[in-house]
Amino acid sequence: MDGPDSPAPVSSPDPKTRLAERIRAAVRVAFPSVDDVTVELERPKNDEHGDFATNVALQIARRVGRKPREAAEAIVAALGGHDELARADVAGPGFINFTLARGSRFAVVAEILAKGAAFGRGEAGRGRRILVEFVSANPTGPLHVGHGRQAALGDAISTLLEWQGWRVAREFYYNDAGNQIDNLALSVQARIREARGEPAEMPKDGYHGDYIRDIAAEYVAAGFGDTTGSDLEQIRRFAVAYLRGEQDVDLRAFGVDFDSYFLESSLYADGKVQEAVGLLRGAGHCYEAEGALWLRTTDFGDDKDRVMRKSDGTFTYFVPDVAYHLGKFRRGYEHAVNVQGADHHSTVTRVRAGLQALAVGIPAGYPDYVLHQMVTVMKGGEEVKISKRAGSYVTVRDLVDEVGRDAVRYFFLMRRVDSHLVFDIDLAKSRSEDNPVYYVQYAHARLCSVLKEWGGNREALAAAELARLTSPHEAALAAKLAEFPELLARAAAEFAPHLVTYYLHDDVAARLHTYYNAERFLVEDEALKLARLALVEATRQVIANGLAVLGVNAPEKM
RNA sequence: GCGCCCGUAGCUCAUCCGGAUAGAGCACCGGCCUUCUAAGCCGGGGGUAACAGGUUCGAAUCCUGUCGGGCGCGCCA
Repeated sequence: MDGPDSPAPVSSPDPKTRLAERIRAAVRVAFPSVDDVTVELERPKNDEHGDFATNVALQIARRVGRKPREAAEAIVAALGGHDELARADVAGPGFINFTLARGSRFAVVAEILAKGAAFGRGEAGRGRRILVEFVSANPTGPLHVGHGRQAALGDAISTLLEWQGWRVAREFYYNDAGNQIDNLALSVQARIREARGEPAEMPKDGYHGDYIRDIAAEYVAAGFGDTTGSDLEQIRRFAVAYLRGEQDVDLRAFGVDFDSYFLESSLYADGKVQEAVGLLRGAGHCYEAEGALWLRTTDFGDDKDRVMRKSDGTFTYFVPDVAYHLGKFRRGYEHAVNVQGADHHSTVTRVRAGLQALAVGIPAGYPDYVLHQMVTVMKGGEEVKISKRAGSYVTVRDLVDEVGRDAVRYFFLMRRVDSHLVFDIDLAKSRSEDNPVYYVQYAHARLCSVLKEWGGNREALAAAELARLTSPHEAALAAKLAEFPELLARAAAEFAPHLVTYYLHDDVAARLHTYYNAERFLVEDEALKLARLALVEATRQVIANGLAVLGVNAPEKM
């Protein structure tokens, strides 16, 4: 993010940066004894408080022995004439509010028209590589709503990072080894035998969903020569491949593309698990007890030590997890983000502890985690219980089929990740005005319609006299458009796509609709019309860019 | 019992690295379509930000405690 301490080139076109620099200078003049204060410029929530505000006078008042408002007055006096300020007012307990001159305020419109689909991009990533792991569903069933939230989040976070100049890789990790896969194979086997009218028993941790019967039927139909279900290894391979294929279809329908799929089983095949064990033993954090091999993760902040190799000789999932993340680091990803459900939060400390125990120079906070709270699905006014065991299921495919991809994505991104998400299928399906995604998409469609009605060449807008814009609606809208780059920078830094949904809905679309209802754009006065259309096009572009970040379509008509 | 997250309008939720009068949508009441899309706009009612302390010029925001809810605490993943 652009901090107030970032060096500002004298020729910087950014009014905020220039303004902050001048305030710092004014503070030095007014209060020479204060040389270490941070001048923070914020965008006031209230439009009446101007374009920027600083609380610097409140911060230093005590140190300089003045009342906050007096200190503020002294700073304003020291600012002297300022070509890009229309006003600098002392307000409230001692804030200094700045209102930009019209020329500066609408300069952002020209900037947006010039940058187009690139407006809002930042440099924070500086071309560094980062791996975003998300969904990572086990191939033991269809993708459920929790995976849907992860898919929407992971993809949007990846795009946000790309917009900040990171080189992002999206990765899906399959836990295709271990007991659960055995249970899957046994469950399918039981359904095959059941279909043949033979006595069959589901494993006690078996999967009871209807999809298991589908797999069984497909398996028999595939005609491998094993129609009796005796070849368990072949069933296992078939079931995993089948479910991976199904998950793939779902993800495509959701519009998510992964750069890579990583299989847990490959860590065993390639000796990575053994290698990790060797490194951990070599680093001296392992011990044998009760017939098992343990890692002393308590040395690294865990609340208890963890078993690496069970007494039956197989490894716990913890070891391949460590091996996998070591691999991420070695593949050149010095930054990594894992998007997971909060029910996995106990693995965070564990994986990080394991990586530290390797003693190969992986940074302490590696990897970053985005843990989202659970998703509840409501239908017909009742909660739909999600249980693989019971076979009751709400899948990503159900949601996309019923509600549409755009609405599903937007709904999943609207809530803070820390917040429990209630997905009301009836509400989302209703396609009524209740649905906030339409509000934003509608704003975009309206603007497209205006531009189409005008019918002129968009290049002509570059010559618009923006000084013709005088309405308060226009000022408010332009001020919000100017915030877009910093909004995206913050959303990326905090892995918080929901900030973008609220920005588009409350800040941009709402102001646009108000403006639309208050003023006509296609007026007789050519110069005024052109200026308004320039603002229209700039607004349309920002909405389109914001929706693109969220992975939501920006329709030209609705 | 221990760890993480949450508690804000009737409902669903924003705001949270401390700032000005806590904001939206839904629901409710009243207005606005011969004019660029009324899936919209304008106005109105609705709040002890769970509770109690603390830090601060200033707390929904930070700290402590209590209560309530979710999730996790396996040689499952």
